[in-house]
Amino acid sequence: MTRINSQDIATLVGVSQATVSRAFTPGASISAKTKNRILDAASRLGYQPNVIARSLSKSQSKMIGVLFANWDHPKAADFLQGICEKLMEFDFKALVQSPGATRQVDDIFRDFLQYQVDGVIVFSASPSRQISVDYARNNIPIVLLNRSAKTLNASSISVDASGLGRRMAKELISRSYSRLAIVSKDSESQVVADMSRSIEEMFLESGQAKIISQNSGVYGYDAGIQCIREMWNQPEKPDAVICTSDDTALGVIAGCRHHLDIDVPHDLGVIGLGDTPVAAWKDHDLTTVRIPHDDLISQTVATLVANIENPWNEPEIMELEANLVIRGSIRGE
Amino acid sequence: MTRINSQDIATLVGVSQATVSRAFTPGASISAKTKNRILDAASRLGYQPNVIARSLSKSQSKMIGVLFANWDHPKAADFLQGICEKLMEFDFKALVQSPGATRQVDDIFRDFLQYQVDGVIVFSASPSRQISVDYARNNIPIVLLNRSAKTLNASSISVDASGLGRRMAKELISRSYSRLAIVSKDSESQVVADMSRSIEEMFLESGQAKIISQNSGVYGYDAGIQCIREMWNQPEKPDAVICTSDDTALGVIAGCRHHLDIDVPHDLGVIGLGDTPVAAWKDHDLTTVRIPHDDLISQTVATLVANIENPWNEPEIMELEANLVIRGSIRGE
DNA sequence: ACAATTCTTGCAAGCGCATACATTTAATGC
DNA sequence: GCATTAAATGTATGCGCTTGCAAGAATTGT
Repeated sequence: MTRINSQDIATLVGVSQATVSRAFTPGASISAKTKNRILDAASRLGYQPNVIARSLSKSQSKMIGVLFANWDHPKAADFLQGICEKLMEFDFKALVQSPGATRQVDDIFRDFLQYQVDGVIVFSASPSRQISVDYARNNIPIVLLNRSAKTLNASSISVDASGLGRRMAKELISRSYSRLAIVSKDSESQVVADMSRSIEEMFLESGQAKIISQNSGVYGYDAGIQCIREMWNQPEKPDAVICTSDDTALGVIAGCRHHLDIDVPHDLGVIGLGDTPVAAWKDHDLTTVRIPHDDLISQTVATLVANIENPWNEPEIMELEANLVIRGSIRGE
Repeated sequence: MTRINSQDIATLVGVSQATVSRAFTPGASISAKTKNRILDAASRLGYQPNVIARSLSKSQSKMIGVLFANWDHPKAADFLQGICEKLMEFDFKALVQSPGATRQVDDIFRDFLQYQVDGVIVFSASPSRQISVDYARNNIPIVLLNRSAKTLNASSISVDASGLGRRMAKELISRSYSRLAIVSKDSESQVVADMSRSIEEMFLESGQAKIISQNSGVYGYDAGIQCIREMWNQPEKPDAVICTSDDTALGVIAGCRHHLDIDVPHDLGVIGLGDTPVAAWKDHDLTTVRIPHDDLISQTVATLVANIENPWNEPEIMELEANLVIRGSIRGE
């Protein structure tokens, strides 16, 4: 039982196969009358053009490889949904892959190449230099989302980590916090690294505040509890903590309240990252960072599409501002 | 600058194009020696077979359409990641689409057909009957995940909602709760409907317990607070609440504690759904339902692959057991 | 009414690969 | 060493569509 194709429609309507093809090609040279006859017959027989064949002859697949490397991200689903829907607006489809035990990042990039994707979006990962040049050679644009890779031949859309760091430092200093701990995951993105660095710079300038520890571990509520306990056993305790995930920050707060009798925000200011819904709950009231997801996504897709349409575009490096949401987990100015 | 193809390799190595093709076809008839020469040349020139062309001639694309309709699901990312990775194991790629303003569920199904997908996985949605028969006619299997559609010509993998309902009812009755409220979203999946129905049946049998209200609204923490307040204004108050999302349940608990001075679990038992990490936090300690995600995903992909390999398989309807996680938000027996 | 122009349509050659079939080469048996 | 069989390769066609080119039909101007 073979699938119905354009030739079938052609013979049925009594035109050539090429004409059928034209009926489905917007802007092709075809009279309204025959076009309608063809479209009628097609819908009657349930015919739809074979996109694979079209891709082959046009050598463009209308597919975008989406390499999604961080499913643990609190907003992972939002990012992916946004990407899919935004791509849809431009009539692209998302071919989603994620690196795992069997397939590394570069393997997936090669897969995408085999599938003749028109472009690739990478969430929280980067291709090797080799891959990057392979893609450049084939004129297939790559956009890194949530990561800035200035050294690669690729566009990147991320948050302005340095600016964010400066703003955090400013708020902390103006609230007379002076001994900061930063709690972040080990294999953390360079976003966090940049942020930490610029906080440190500001602190150095102010002369009074300093970063006393840079604890690394894992994400999560329990990790937060664990973390604050350990810190409270050290001789030099922080009076402010920045956690690179809201969950961890909430864990820290819980640890303070339920286990250690530390007053948040008076004895310890806590800042999270991500502005998850839980953070806003009144019994948590966590100061945190709101990431401009929608803008990140829009820019990512827009950049990609622009680079597809104009292959001679320079890669675009874009950093969007993240918002600091001040709530009750740090004291007033 | 045209892409390099099998013919290029063929002339370079001095063999026919067909032989190059064979070098990349596992199990094809080709000598180890020439195969190596070809593979060498290929990797030297960075050649990789064009999967699009292969799809066309084999009329199978190795792509699975994934129609993802519920990004708000607390475990959305996990589901999608699981699907992608599991598909990868079978050498399939996921073409992910989600219904939105411009594209309805059926439109996406038609898209998938154009892309010659080998099968479709649907998360929290169902195709129309028409689509279902179109697919059946083309021998393209559909598997519904998180939804059971017994009337359609499709497989479905979901949780055993009735069984879950019975277990809940049993636990509630044995703990002498007798006036249950069920808080669920309006457009709720039939999973919830099934669950409610079987609870009701058990309650009727017991003769003493009953469902006093079936409040519908929206998901979320705030909704939960709002909800419990409203219920406490009614003449007949529940002594147990089942929320079809953990967040809502946590809102209810917060409402009880901070606003209404209701003792949980003594005055009111609360049960959530989903077993999100927050639910396990000691200060929440929410009794909830753990969904067997991994099994759902494995079964979904396994079923799909089986149906692809053997097109004459009957659709499979499978219901997996969900686990009730008893914690402190309901009283002891 | 006829030439000049514009629209439609058909024809045919790809796009890059797989594969049935034919042909050549290598391996095997005695 | 020769016949028989198996393995390796080449040839040629098709998968379903797009598109340049040329031929035919319709439109326009004069």
